[in-house]
Amino acid sequence: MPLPRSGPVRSEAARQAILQATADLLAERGYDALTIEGIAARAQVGKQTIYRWWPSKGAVIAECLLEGKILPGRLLVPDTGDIRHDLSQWLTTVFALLGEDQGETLLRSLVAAAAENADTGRRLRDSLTGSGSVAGRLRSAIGTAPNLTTDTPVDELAEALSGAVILRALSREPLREPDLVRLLDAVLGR
Amino acid sequence: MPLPRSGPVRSEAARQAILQATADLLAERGYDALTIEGIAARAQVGKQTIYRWWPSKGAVIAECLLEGKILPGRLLVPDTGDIRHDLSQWLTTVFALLGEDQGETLLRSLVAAAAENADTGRRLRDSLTGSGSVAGRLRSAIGTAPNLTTDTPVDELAEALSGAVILRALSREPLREPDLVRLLDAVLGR
Amino acid sequence: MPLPRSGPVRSEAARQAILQATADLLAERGYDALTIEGIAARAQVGKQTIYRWWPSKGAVIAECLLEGKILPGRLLVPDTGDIRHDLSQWLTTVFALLGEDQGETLLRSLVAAAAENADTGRRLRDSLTGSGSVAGRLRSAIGTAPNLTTDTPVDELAEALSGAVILRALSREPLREPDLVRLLDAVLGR
Amino acid sequence: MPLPRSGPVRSEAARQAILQATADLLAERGYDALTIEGIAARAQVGKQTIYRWWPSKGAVIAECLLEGKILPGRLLVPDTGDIRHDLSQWLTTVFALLGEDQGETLLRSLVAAAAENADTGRRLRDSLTGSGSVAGRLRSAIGTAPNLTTDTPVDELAEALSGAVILRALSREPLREPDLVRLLDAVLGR
DNA sequence: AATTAATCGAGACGGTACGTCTGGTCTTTGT
DNA sequence: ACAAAGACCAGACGTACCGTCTCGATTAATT
Repeated sequence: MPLPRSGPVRSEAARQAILQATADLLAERGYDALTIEGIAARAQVGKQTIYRWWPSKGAVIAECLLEGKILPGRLLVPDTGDIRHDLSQWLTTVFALLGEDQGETLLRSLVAAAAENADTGRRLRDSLTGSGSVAGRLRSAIGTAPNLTTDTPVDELAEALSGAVILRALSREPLREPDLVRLLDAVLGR
Repeated sequence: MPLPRSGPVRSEAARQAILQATADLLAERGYDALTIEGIAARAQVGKQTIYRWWPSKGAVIAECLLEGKILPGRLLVPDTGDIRHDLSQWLTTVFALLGEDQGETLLRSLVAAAAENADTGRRLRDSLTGSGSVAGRLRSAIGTAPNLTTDTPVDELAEALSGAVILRALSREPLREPDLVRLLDAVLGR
Repeated sequence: MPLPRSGPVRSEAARQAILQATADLLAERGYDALTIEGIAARAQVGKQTIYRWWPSKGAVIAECLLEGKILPGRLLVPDTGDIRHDLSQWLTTVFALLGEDQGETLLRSLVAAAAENADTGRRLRDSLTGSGSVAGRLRSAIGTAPNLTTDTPVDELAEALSGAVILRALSREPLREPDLVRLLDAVLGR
Repeated sequence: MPLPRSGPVRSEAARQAILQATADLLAERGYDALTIEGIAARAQVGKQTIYRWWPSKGAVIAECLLEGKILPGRLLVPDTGDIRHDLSQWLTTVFALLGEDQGETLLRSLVAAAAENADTGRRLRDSLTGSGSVAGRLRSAIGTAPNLTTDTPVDELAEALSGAVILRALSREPLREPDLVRLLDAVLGR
């Protein structure tokens, strides 16, 4: 039984303002330029209100990720029935996002955040390979492609695909059309 | 004992001391606790001596990587002729290293450094997938496994494998024996 | 005619707890370490209960002074008939109080409070020179000493004596026996 | 033999800027509105440069006092040969200063600073009663007034006079002409 | 009795300043 | 010329309090 408490409750408005400010600044300036003071100023919020509810800026980012404030719905893998086409589409989308001014920064910022904060790491992985994303799409495609049978390790497949994307982002090498095809060949077979 | 100095040429002793101190501190405390001041203090070196030769701490890490001060030789993929066994061995080694006290921190630190510094990113990719490592071993194995033919995209394969490792490290999920097998299944086929 | 009012009246228990907590903390930690939050916590009282009734911490201190919660009765000047002896006694008592662990802090805290709060300043002056204290004793001694005639400016005399005490306290110089005699000589003549 | 040291020496320009900014802000806004951040901003100086050389804002004020940045020369007691007239003049000047917009604040600010910082307390006392001021003037007047003989305790006399001034300032009561005469009567005799 | 309104303890809120730490630059002294 | 040492300006860190506001419970006087 929770202790009966009086007094004001947590302000949802402040919470939203903080998450939004964090997402915006992360996209605009990148992870290492992201400061608690900056978030507080942008969100019109006292610093203590951030420290009261989150232990670190990594934790704030993790919650942004959870709330979908950072990686939007366009990361969902489409489902046209043709798994190769769908993944190709997804990869194109992801790298188009990376190609944008802010997108370039964004994924690397997330990786940096994930490297420093365990929770962010787990959530980033979920966002990329989770049921609503690559792994889910692969699972639904079992049987539609010769290499995708019931005993195909789809989770690991998704992991490998997403990991390749991250490695590309870290090495700053663009993923061009032919590379994309080869990557799918490598992971799905030909 | 102070470093011996030898007039107006660049001091190799200072350079080595800086690289070693950086590598040590990175392994001991992690990327975000790594400071230029800390490096200078540990290396018994003036801060300016670091700023004179490197533009950022990311660049110092990149050079550490290049000099092999960080990722040691044990990351080389063994070559017994059995590519599946060799890669399994390599993955085991990498994750054993991650399991260690300092290793846990190390890869993530490298990823964090890579996320913030382009040069480090490229070098990290080279270290993992470069000719001396996974990609090279895969290339040399062409023909020895049914899925590895001359037109297999080995670079992308290596990328996917290494990427999966990074994603595991970021999500703090251990890579156990069965996962490992499934990952190889996913990438090499069965 | 008073405005018709409903609801509970001011809690005397809360008021007393606040004044007592203030006096205690002032003696224990000194003026600059005295905070409204500290008082509220010590008195088991909500902050608003303080802000509802007092405009500032200076005002709380002033009321403590008025209620005798801070400067106790031992500051009363004794009356043995011998004015010189009585004042000497009083000065000794005051400086003995300063010598104590908490007393050292106390007078300076009062001075600090007086410097920031007009009301406290006036009350401090009244406590030291007011009718129940030095000025009163001097007035009652008119005629018993050659320098104390009906046209002696006793208020100013009391002010000078008390002021000297404050200045000594501010300069952290102890008032030893010979100094004490000289001070009385200076003020009362010889 | 002092340790041989390399590196830059303390910047006198920064020191002067800090002292001047402190004195200005103290006169303009008063003691409790005086902040280290405010001083640093006004002096165009990093906060650390203040903390490197002074332990507290009280210590900065004490050094301002020592350098004459706060209490200017007009506090010197004039010397016309007539001690009563000179002291009357001095008291008038001091209270005129208190009557000014900034002066009102200044003495109380000094008292507040003195209450919190031992060094400031000692220096304030020296400024008021020291050899260059009231005590010195009294000493030089020995023999020119009936009450001022060689065995008059001039230091205590000066202390009583200055203390009375401080007490007046704390109680916010103006020192008018008749009070002034009575005060001198009380201290110098009639 | 039911209603009304002010009080109470508690504590979240937007802020300011604290004292510390680090970044990157610049200056001094020594080799 | 280069290296060490370290002072400089700048600004973020995480903490402590400020004074205001909000909450639910309690408590009198007014209906």
